[in-house]
Amino acid sequence: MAGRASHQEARVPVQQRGIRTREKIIGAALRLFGRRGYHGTNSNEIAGAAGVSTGSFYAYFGDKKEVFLEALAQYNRDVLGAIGVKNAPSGAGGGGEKDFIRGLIARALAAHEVNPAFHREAVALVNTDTQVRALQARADERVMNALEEVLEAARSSLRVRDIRNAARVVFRATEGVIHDLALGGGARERDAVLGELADMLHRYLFAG
Amino acid sequence: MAGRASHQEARVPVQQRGIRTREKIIGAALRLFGRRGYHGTNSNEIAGAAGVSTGSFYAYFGDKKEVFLEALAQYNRDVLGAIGVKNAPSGAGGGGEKDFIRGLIARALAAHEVNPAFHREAVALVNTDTQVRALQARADERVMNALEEVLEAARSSLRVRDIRNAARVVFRATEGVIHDLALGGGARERDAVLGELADMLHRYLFAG
Amino acid sequence: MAGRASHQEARVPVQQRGIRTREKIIGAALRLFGRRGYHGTNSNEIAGAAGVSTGSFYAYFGDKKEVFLEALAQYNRDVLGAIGVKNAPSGAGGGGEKDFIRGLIARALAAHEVNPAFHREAVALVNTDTQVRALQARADERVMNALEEVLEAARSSLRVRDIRNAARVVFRATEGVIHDLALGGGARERDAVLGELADMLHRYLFAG
Amino acid sequence: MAGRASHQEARVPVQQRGIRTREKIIGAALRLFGRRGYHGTNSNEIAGAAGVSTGSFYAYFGDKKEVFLEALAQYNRDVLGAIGVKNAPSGAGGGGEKDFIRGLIARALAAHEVNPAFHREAVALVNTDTQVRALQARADERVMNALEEVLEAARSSLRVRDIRNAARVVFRATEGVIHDLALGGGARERDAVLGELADMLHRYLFAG
DNA sequence: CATGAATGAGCTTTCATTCAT
DNA sequence: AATGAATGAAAGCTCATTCAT
Repeated sequence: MAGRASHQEARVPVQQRGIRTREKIIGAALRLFGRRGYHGTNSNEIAGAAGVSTGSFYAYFGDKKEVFLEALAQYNRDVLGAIGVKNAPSGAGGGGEKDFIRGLIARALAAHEVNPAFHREAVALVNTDTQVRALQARADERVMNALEEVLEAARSSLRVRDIRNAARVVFRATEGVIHDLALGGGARERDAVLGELADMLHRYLFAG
Repeated sequence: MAGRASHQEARVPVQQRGIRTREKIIGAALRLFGRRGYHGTNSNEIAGAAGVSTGSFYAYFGDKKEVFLEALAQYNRDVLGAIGVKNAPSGAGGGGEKDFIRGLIARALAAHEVNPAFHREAVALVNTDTQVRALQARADERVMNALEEVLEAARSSLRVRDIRNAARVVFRATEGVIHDLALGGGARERDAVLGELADMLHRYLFAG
Repeated sequence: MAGRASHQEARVPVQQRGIRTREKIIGAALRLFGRRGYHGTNSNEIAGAAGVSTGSFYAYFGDKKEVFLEALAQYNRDVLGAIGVKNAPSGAGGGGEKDFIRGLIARALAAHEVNPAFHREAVALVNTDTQVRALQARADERVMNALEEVLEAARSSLRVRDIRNAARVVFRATEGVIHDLALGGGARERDAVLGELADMLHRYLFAG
Repeated sequence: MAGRASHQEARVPVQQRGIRTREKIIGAALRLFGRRGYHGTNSNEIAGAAGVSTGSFYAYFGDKKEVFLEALAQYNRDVLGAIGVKNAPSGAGGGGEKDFIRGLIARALAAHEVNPAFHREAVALVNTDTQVRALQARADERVMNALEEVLEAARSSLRVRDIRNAARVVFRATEGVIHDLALGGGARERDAVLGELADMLHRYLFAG
């Protein structure tokens, strides 16, 4: 009867030990999915890397996808932390437009440095799996909301009117450009490209 | 991920029949990879859908990835065809700036309509597999070159100077925005978003 | 993606080789299920005993139950053969009542000697699994129909009127007694018990 | 079939609490084994359904089979209770032969109504497992002894001489017929079949 | 003591690939 | 040249049982 649909519910740890085990598994998953990719990693490896048994893995997670979703959630939390809502781009007071844009881009770059390998895997699965897509959509939403607020605060100095969709376009365009830079091996033109991106965003957002 | 690892030399068909068989396999792969994804499709299914035996499949292609790469190449050819180099955005003579941008975006949208399902799969593997990445990089390069030429032709009316990188940024930004629209389920704001994108590109490219 | 519901249809062999493989698997299953029981036998063992690979096993049978059902069908065919419809209990002409009963019981005993170990396993699963129950019901039906015909032929010398249900009662009662003898280890009283059974059936069936 | 193989000494509870815990476990086992079968039920489920921890489960029972054997013992006690030795078939005084047979059959039917699902499971394991077979043999022995006594008491009106084996044959034949009725789905002919069974037993037992 | 976390052998099943016919 | 049968390593997942807390 092994290998069939399970009667087993995911264990919800009540003891400290269990909580730590769960976290160890997620941590190992985060590392391995980045290193070897989702399809190149199997649950036994994750369990092994987490220092727990296969059984424990399946006690906490129904399958590989479930850990991936948890790992992705964790990753997105890490990214949000790295972006830091506190040090948001300052409102464009006193010629700070350039700084504003610079801050925007710096944040996007920072997000890509948290765990580039895992990020690529996440992008891949977003294109492939509905659950992953839904989860990521919610995380992206949070980032776009933050961006929207920042833009809203700077509204007076902006030329764009539809702040919500402006935030969306800025986010996706920036992501598109920067993700490509992150993928492209050598990218010697990196700084030039980022300069053009900054220029584009600046012209778009500010009345200049 | 089961099975052996060695390879046989893939047959290069010269007769009409062989060529058609190859095409049938690629066609089936294109369909199935889109429908079920690369990892959800197995070579027997492809062979079956193409109406050939497993043996023939491996006579024409060394392994599963090889078919994917061929299918991707085919897909990119289809996309190039759909974009149509002929009807490139006309040089921005006589208030044609708006049309120029509109043409740009229309082309990007058209590209996404060729085979959205396969496109998603391709994006996923680009993030995951080096060979796929390399192949796609070359295809993207061609598109960016075309875009560069177009921009070059319109140079006099443009404010951007670094045409090469401008092409890159325009391409990636557009791709980022439009791919998101294509993925996002409801997207009622689609037209508003496209409007913002057009605005952004316009402000960036043209001296206002 | 291993361990999930399959896309694969059961292979229907067209070549001689495939047909023989399928038969080898069923044969091995018949042996092993008898020797080690259904739950004590796993598909790899069956494949191994049949001299084929795991993959072949699953090419021909979706799972263990499927082979069991085939093996059971085969077993029932063997039993029918052993019982032999030809040498049915002769109509009770000329004091042949005793012979008639003797023949009945001999047949039941013969059925139990075909493959006692597998028979036990089959009885177990009949009580446990709906599909097995259904299959066995059909096989039992055939035996009861044969018995009914025999009784019908001897009708004039019988006292029972409801031949159909008489056949059923005779079949189940005989089965109940004989299966117990087959299970019970020593059973020194075997002949005495069979004598009582014969007496019971005789008194029941014949006007005496 | 996973897991280790050694054993701990099962605790023998003397306190009220421990005894009740044991009973709760047996009760849960009785329910679950009936509902999902022995192989479809796992010890954690039993523990859970009994409201105790896995640890406690194994404190009270050495392994899964041990609980089954206890549950089977309990079941047989319940059956004996349902049959009721007190209201045994009355001696066949004054045309009571029919009543005698009727009582016999009623008792067998009652036995089958105690817990049909568990009964099936028990029959299955009797055919499969030596320990279960031995335990059940003893329980059957008790029933047959009771039947023997009853027959002995009615000896004068009986035609059978070998009371011991007559009891056995009556028991097994009745069991065979009635278990089939219990298994067979629709069984509209139920009453007719029971009528034939009654007829058979009557003719066998009584000088007619 | 009771709890529930952990273990890991063992089974099922898939599928890329090879090979006999 | 084609067919389709065969292979078997590699996952996936379960569950009886033990052990830490």
